[in-house]
Amino acid sequence: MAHKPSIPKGTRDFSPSQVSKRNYIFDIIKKHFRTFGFQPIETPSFEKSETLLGKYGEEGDRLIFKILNSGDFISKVDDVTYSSKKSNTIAPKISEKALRYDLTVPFARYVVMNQNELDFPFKRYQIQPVWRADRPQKGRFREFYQCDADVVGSKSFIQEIEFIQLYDSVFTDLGLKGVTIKMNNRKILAGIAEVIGAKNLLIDFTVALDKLDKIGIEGVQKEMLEKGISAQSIEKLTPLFSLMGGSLERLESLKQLLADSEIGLEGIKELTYIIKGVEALGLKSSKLGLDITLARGLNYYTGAIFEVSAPEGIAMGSIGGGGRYDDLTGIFGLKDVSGVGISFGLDRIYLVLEELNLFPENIENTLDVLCVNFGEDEAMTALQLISKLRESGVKADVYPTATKMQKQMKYANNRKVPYVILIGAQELENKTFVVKNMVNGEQTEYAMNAIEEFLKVL
RNA sequence: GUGGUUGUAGCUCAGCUGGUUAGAGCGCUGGUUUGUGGUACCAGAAGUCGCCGGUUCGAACCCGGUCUUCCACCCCA
Repeated sequence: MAHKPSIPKGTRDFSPSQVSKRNYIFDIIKKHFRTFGFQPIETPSFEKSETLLGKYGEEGDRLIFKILNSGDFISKVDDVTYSSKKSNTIAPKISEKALRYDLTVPFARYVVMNQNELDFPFKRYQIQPVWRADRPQKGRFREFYQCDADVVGSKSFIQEIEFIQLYDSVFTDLGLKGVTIKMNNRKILAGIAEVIGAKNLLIDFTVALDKLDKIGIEGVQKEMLEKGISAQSIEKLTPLFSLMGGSLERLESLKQLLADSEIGLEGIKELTYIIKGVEALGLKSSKLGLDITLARGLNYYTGAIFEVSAPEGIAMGSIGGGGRYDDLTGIFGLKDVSGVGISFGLDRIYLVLEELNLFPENIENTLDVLCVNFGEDEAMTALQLISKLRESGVKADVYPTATKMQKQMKYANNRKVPYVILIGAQELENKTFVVKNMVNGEQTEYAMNAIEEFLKVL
């Protein structure tokens, strides 16, 4: 072997302990998806390029992994295109498929393709990896899992309320207390843009506003100026930064600022309804907050938008997000289907749970019982015992070779096995087995025909 | 995509302005202990110093390239 093997940038191998911890999170998320009435679907890892390209903005397109065509694909490119040396022109000729970038767009495609079979409102959840050709950072990978739940075919804001409860249920169950669910509404952002006269610069406007807590008011104003929003417009924005009070109070104040914007007022009405609903039902451990500056990148959101941030003091980007999109299926030819959904960022939740030491202790316990091997006859007897334990659902194993006891005990210790069974010559003769509790070192002898006694201890 | 950062034993890291046989802790192997792990003591193995090239009498150390890591942009889970 000339070089040590390695894996591509931004990808990871997962050890047994890491997989156990990841599954712990997956299982909890799935459990709550199901109890909220969502059904699972899966879609292919790769889609036709046309399905994905142009759905995430220019920046998104750049981050989509494109798959080279099979066969002698270069020879099929005409000379003019080939010699142009322009990636954007050549790429479509040599690549017709791309790795899925998120789960929402493939879901929209799925809904359109199966519109006649689905019962609307259709609630689905989907837990699969996605790929982005991004530059990796902490909590940012090129291959990572998304855990999505969406509802399509219902304009009711009860859905939004339920998604906030779903977030709360999952994070409470994970023991992650004090997460903040930030909420805003694209209609409010559109309203503000309209009122200040920057309607046609909505995207630049929201992107700049989104950075408020990072670069401050002056930074936001500077960026808006650079993007071509007039100083006059920016001036009109000032009252926005000094809104006071609770969510509902701030919405009330906002009403006056957006009095001339129909769409803005609509957004306020929606958020007021949702916040009142959530307040009436109550949250178990999360906090719901209104954040007028929350924008979120993806262009397809049209109504409420959510973003979940880790509890205070944890340096981690958002651990979940979502929102309502009124016309996602429209791009695939199915009009007037409103959808709303949320996503959990598994990898980041993992990092947060790890940092706060919130994984249950027994999660890495992959073996309950190890039987020491003393030799051929003893091992055969041990195997009979182990088989019975396995039938009762106990994770049990026999050490495969009769090496030194010290080595076998050490192996049990490293694997964090709570019980070691000893069957040596003496036990063989007495038809018994000795169980050693690896935590307190105590040993108990059981009769071979009284396995139930031992099962009670487990 | 832009700018920066990191890479030395299985792991975490030392290694002075380039100087001869590259170190520590943990882990691993063996022993003290031939039916007992987690503690202690003793001994031992293990590294083409990320990779390729250059400068130099001489490179882990300087220079260039490349891959990787992390960070700030961009964007986002």
